[in-house]
Order: sequence, then C-alpha cells, then structure tokens
Amino acid sequence: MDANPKIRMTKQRQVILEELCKVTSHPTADEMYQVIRKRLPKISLGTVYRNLEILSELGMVLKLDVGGTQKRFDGNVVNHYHVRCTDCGCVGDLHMPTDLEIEQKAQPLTDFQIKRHSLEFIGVCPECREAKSRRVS
Amino acid sequence: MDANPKIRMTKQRQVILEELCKVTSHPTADEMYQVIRKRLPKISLGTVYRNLEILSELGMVLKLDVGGTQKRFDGNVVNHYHVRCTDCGCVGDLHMPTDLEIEQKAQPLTDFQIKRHSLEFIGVCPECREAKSRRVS
DNA sequence: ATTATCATTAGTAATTATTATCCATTATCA
DNA sequence: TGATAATGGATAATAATTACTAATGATAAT
Repeated sequence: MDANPKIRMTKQRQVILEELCKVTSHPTADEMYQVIRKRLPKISLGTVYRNLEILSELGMVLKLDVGGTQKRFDGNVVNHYHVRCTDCGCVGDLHMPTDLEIEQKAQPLTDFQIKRHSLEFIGVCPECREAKSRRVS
Repeated sequence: MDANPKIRMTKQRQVILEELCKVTSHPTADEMYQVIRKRLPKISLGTVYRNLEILSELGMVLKLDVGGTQKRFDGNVVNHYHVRCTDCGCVGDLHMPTDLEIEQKAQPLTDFQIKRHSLEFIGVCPECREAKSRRVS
C-alpha cells in the first residue's frame, strides 16, 4: 500500500458521489446502498462503505457523527449546522452562520487544543410532529 | 410488562449511579463495567447497559451521543458542553454558559420544532498533544 | 408469617453497524 | 503489451449493544 495511492474515479465511486450530492437528507451508508443499487444493481454494501470512507478522507463528502446508531453522510462539505429528529432520527440542514468566535471563547476554559466545533439542534421533524398530533386527535 | 413499573434501587443500580457521579471522565458502558466490577465482581455487562439506560430515561444520568463508536455517560445532568479528543476519543467538560438564545435564532430557519441543542468542541487533549510532540522531537 | 407477584439479575445468544480479508478484475503507465 | 497497483464483490470477522431466559430476591396481599 502506497502512502499516496492514485485515486481512480471509478463508475461506482462516481455514482456514490453523484447520488450523495443530489440529496440533502444526510443518508446512512445503508440508505445510500439502496439508492445506488437502482443504478448499479451488482454493487455491494462493502463498496459503498469503503468509498464513502475514501471520499470523506479526500474531503469530498462529510461523515457526520450526529446522534443515533448509524453514521450519516453529507455531500455538502461547506461547514454548516444540523437538526436531528428525536423520533425518526432524520437529519436536516440548518443554514445559519457558523460561530467561529465560540471556539476562541471556549479555548481559555479547557486544556484541550480546540480545532473545531459541531453544533447539533435536536427537535421533531414536521412529519413526526404531524404524526403525533394525529395520534392525539 | 406494566406501562409504569415500580423501579427498585438495587445494589447494582446504586453502585452504578454512585461510581458515575464520582467521575468527570464520561465513561463508556464498558469502562463503567470495569470500575463496577471492583465492587461487584459478579455483575454482568448487560446489567450495566440496562441500568445506564434506565437511569438515563429517569433523567438521573446523561447518555451522550458524542462522536466515536461508543456511547458515553455523564453523572452531571446539568446542561453543559463537552470537548472530545480526536486522537483518543476521551471527553471533557467545558464549563461555559449554555447559549439558549441560539435555539431561538435557529427556530425560524427550520421547520423542525427545536427542543434543545448540543455543542461539542473537537480538539486534542493534553495527553495526546504531549504524545505527539514527543514523537516529533 | 406465607405466599403470590413482579422487578431484576447473571449469563448467554442474537442483532446491528461497520471493517477487514480474499481473490478476480480492471485501469494505468513504463 | 505486460507489469503493477487500485478496486470491486462476496464473505467473514469484529465491536457495540440489545434481547432472551431461567433463577433470585424484594414487595405486597392474604
């Protein structure tokens, strides 16, 4: 294994990147797999995992470590915040300027060397809210 | 299974709560298991998981969904922020007033109903920083 | 006090998400 | 063209967590 291997943009890798950039739903690896399979029926789940990992190492996609059991992926690499639904676990974007000052404010309060921050809002998505109110009435 | 079962403060449950409140290290379930075993050698890992879950549902401890592969637990239920080390994954507290305004600012920008937010700083802990500089020199 | 009930336990099996391995295939470049 | 390295698909392995089960111990009712 070379330290700096030549990256090939294979069909599989390209389709994964394309499909991820198409959506704003922050899919899990398995959700990606289901979508990709429609275009490449022979692709394996391992390939999806491997390529999402590689693409995220290259900085072409974002691997999100938001709450829940599964990692999620984002085709939008520009720094932004997220909202997660407590009920269904879905994740949406929250387009609000990221606060860089807060890292400066936090730095004197810890002996960790702060590199970045991640802010996640937690709430209920419209669909789940709708489902809840229907249950009550 | 009753919808509202009577919960008993068993020895196991109490020791788990005690030991978690003693530390500020935000241990994983397995780390808790290792500590508890010193006092209750016969306890099983499943019991630790089950009780941490129950205690967090009761609001007596906090289940943290910070990055990394394992969930972490916190005996301090007062809302506060955390710092996570990119290298070793350890988690520290960051005692800075939590910003409630930010939820109000974010609300108009999403159709999710925001309940709370979680802010995590990401950096390098003193130990790992030390280890790094030693490797260079 | 005795018994019936029910929460809880330890131990183990099962599940879920992810990563690693193996070998055939394909692309790249000398 | 032929050598070499990257990649893919299939499958096995691993890690973290959850579910299941029979036994145990507390609680409440008689």
